[in-house]
Amino acid sequence: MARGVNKVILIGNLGQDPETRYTPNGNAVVNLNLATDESYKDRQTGQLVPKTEWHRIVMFGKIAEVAGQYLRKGSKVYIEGKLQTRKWQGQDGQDRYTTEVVVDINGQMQMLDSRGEGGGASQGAPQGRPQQSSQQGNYNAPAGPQGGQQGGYSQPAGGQGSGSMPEPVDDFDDDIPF
Amino acid sequence: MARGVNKVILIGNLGQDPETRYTPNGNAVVNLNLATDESYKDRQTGQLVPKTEWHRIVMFGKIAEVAGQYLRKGSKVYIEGKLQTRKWQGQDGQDRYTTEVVVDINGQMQMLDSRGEGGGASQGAPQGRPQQSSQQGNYNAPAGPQGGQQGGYSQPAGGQGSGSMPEPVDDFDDDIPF
Amino acid sequence: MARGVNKVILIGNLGQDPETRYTPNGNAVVNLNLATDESYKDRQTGQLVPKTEWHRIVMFGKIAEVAGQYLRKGSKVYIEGKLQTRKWQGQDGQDRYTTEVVVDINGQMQMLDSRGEGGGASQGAPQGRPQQSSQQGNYNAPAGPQGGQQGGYSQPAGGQGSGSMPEPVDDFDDDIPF
Amino acid sequence: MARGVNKVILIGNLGQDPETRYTPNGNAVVNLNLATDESYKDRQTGQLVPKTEWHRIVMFGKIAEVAGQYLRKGSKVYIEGKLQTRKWQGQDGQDRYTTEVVVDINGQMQMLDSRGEGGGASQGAPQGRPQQSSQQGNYNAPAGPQGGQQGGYSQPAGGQGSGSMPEPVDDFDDDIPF
DNA sequence: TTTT
DNA sequence: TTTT
Repeated sequence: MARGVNKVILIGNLGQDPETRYTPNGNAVVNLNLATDESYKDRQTGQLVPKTEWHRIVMFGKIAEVAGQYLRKGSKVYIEGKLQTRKWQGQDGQDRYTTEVVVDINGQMQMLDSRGEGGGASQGAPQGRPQQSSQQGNYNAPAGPQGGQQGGYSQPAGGQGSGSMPEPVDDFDDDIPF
Repeated sequence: MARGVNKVILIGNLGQDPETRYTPNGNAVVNLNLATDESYKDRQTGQLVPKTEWHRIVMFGKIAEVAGQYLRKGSKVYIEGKLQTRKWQGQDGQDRYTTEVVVDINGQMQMLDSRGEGGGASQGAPQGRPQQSSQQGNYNAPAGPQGGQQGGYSQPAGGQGSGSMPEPVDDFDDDIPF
Repeated sequence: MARGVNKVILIGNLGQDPETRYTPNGNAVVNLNLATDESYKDRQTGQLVPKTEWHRIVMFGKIAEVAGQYLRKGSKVYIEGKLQTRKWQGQDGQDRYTTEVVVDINGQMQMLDSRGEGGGASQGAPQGRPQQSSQQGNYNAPAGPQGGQQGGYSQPAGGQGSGSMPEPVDDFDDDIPF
Repeated sequence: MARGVNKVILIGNLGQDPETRYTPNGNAVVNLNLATDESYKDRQTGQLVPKTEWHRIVMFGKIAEVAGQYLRKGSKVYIEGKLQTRKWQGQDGQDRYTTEVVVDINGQMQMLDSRGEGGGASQGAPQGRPQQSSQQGNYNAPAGPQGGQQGGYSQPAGGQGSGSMPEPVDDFDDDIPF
């Protein structure tokens, strides 16, 4: 429940392949860097100056799984989430703050690349859901600047790649009771 | 799941008290008329001309229940939903179309009136959830232009009024699995 | 100036080529039909049922010009506008209402088709800005159900086709005073 | 012009009175801290846990002027802007990043407090547009963590307070050419 | 670091 | 009437 509105809507391209991690209980968490571009006319020169804004995205749940499997460096995507700033400790012991766009069960994601891209490989390792047995080990790594929100994550030890193109993900859109 | 984005965001005031109905299985359905105001400068006269746009809102589920209990004529509200156009038959047998903003489990509502208004009276009858026993009868009334989306609705036979100010409603925000 | 918020955000595909008209003073007005898709799980069968919602879009100004030139049947597009319902008279003399998404100077449009589509021809006639001399004649045609908002429009007598891919359009984004 | 979408929509309350500064050429720049509240059900305890997210807002132009004059600590407001992260140097010489919601000519603001609040006093000094003569001096102060985006700002030396309730601000909504 |  |  929200006493307020906190909504972010972005359309942009991934700067790299997504990074997928897993919570101890096996839930996927995906980090993205998303670029949104804007050009503006320089008042002096009259030139059109390109300007890129980079956004740090964190995805959870089913959306995260789909993003981890199907998005790749360069992918164009629509994202709806909420702003969240978390505090972490720099190596100098001082507080730092990082603002992220959190896409959870209330958020939305739409892949905007055309037909036939799909489960494209990319050079990166395939990212599937890890075996149960891999969900242990380093998930309690110290939370760094990129660190975890809800405890630590385990890196998938392996996993089977994707298959064909997925349905778009908007959690809980299905099985609505009316 | 959505292969596209269909989102409406409104802030406005109710033109009348909400109308609450119930589906055969007891789910609340609320209809609202919402006014959003805009002024523009007349090019001829330079005068600031007010212009009101009226929106037809349909709410379902828990949001509908809260809306029915706490919103009243004049209430200011934030609404997030989706556009939907439905076809109905005019008395002349011709097709008509009505476009509505549907606020369901994926939507959001925020009451924007200040503290302490709450279950304010208004002249209308209090609208609570009807007794089980009342969920029958006329819910198969013919669907008119204002008619139902998913079959017919029953009018609540009675109900106990509201109490104090509710929590805002954003379905499924609670109990998120991370 | 707005005493309220009235915002629509859509991502979908055009059902046909855009229709471009011109106001007496030469401003472009474009009409689009936009489909947004959604699937939902049928409660009975458990089947995934596709559902398409059609939206009537009206664009003005610079955005309209770009849309008229570069969008085609099937194009995927992001649109931000506002809801507006206008009244018109049916042939039976009765009032009818049509709700549209108006994309004007405060709106936004983003073409989401990948690289290299651009000024693609389509089978339709090329749609450029008409000669001054063509901005007369039938612009006072009676406003029908698809009729004009602000007076009538003239159909472009001719025009030169498009060129290469345009910059995206977000009116007034340029030359911002800071 | 934007090759992408970068949009933030917030409804929340000010944590303090707005801070107004002015650019060398006299344009208002306002900083706000805005709280959006959300509650979630704790999985362990089942308790409803309140959670507040703080957002740093920067406003420019006419919107900034209105915000500086009429918003006060506690004011409830709707804001539409874009995400922007700027880099600054910590005292230790290291890079830091601050993410802000920028509300410029493409953004929107709506005051959501009920009627008759208006230019309410608050304990802070009234913040009006400074005299021309005051637009000099320290506007080249070193940019700190709260520092300027486009050069430095001058603090208003004084200014006359507000008057009555203003029209809401949505720049360029007026004088639209149709 | 992405896209056009 | 579009898309996947």
